[in-house]
Amino acid sequence: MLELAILGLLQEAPMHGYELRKELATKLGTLRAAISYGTLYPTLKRLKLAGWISEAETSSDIIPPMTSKRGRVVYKITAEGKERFADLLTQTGPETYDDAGFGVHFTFFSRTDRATRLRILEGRRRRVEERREGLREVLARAADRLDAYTLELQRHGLDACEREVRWLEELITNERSGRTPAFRNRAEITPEPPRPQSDRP
Amino acid sequence: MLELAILGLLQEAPMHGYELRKELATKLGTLRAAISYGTLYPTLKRLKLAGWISEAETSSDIIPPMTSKRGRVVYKITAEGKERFADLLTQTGPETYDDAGFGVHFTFFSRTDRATRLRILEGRRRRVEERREGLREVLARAADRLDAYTLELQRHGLDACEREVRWLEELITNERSGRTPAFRNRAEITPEPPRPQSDRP
DNA sequence: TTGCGATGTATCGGGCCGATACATCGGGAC
DNA sequence: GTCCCGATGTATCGGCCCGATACATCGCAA
Repeated sequence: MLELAILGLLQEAPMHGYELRKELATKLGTLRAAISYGTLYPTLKRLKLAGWISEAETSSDIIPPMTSKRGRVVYKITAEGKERFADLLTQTGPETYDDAGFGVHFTFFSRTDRATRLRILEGRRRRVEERREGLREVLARAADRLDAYTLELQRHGLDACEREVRWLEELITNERSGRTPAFRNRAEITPEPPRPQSDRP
Repeated sequence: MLELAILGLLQEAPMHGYELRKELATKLGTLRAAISYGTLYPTLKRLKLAGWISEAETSSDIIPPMTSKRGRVVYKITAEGKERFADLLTQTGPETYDDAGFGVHFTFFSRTDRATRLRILEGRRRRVEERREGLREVLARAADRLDAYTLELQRHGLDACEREVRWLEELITNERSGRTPAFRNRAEITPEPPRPQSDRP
């Protein structure tokens, strides 16, 4: 999943590790506080080895913000990397539907086609519904075996599931009717015009 | 965290791996679907090596449900294990406040004292509030940099944070006033009488 | 009788995390 | 002036946990 995230961010602009981590934190802020360096740097190495990314010239090229040339390593995505990104974004496996996988895919929804978006949204809905049913089962069947705290936790979990399913339903409906997800009218958000789809470059 | 969970369950009754996994799934259903065997069995081995648990006699001893004596390995908690459990339950570190850690601690709240419960609830609240503030920051500052889907994801995440904080506030209030958490009147749940506290046997 | 699903234990490779180490830079304290 | 701290930056290591896989038995149904 981190692979998909890195490829996605590098498609927007070349970056070095530290930057990547900060971008990851704001764009995928819903998922985790920040990615660990102990994951990030080995992954970058792996992606470079696989040929999906490569080091950009460290001269005074793309990134202005920092003044001097310390040991920064700026990465950019390769042509094969773009292909890989498109594949990862479109392919769906079981991991696509758990929290992390779904979050990353959702973040890059504007770079995919409507069919893929619907498939992923519906898969996620199925996943959350299963979890919800499991919790209902427990609350119905095993309620007398469990203490008050455990029950309260299960109820809170059930609540969250129901809420997410409703959210997903809304998104699915909107997706089917061809609308962009800026459907809640909130004052603080100026709705963006729908982006042109780039279907696998 | 799995260590705490296993110790907690074995304190209720001796069990073998397969059972442990099922119990884990129902009691901690909020956290994950089920624990993986690839984690469970090595952990059992580790706990046994550490002396927190030991193998129970495989004769026809404690567990009646299954009829015959296949290669089942039944574990029970040791005296040192009980001590270890109480320590783990009371000690709080940063991991105590992320999803998994908080969930496991919460599940065993009825086996701890009110002061510890309050400390953990407040720590978790602080954690979720931080996350919430982070999301608000992003939505306020970087909204124009992000596309509609990413924004929607962040809003959904923010929503979940706000909801959890409210839930925690409620729990904290109840805890302070000495009530048990069965405070929501829901028809399907018969409120249990508060359990007697066993403070570190 | 054949085979399938539940029960049951166990290992292996890999992803991700937290802790740690090391190094440079800018700015505020003194 | 200089000294130290916090932000920037790259990198490794041990450890937890997961999914895939292997292997074996039992009860039941086609």
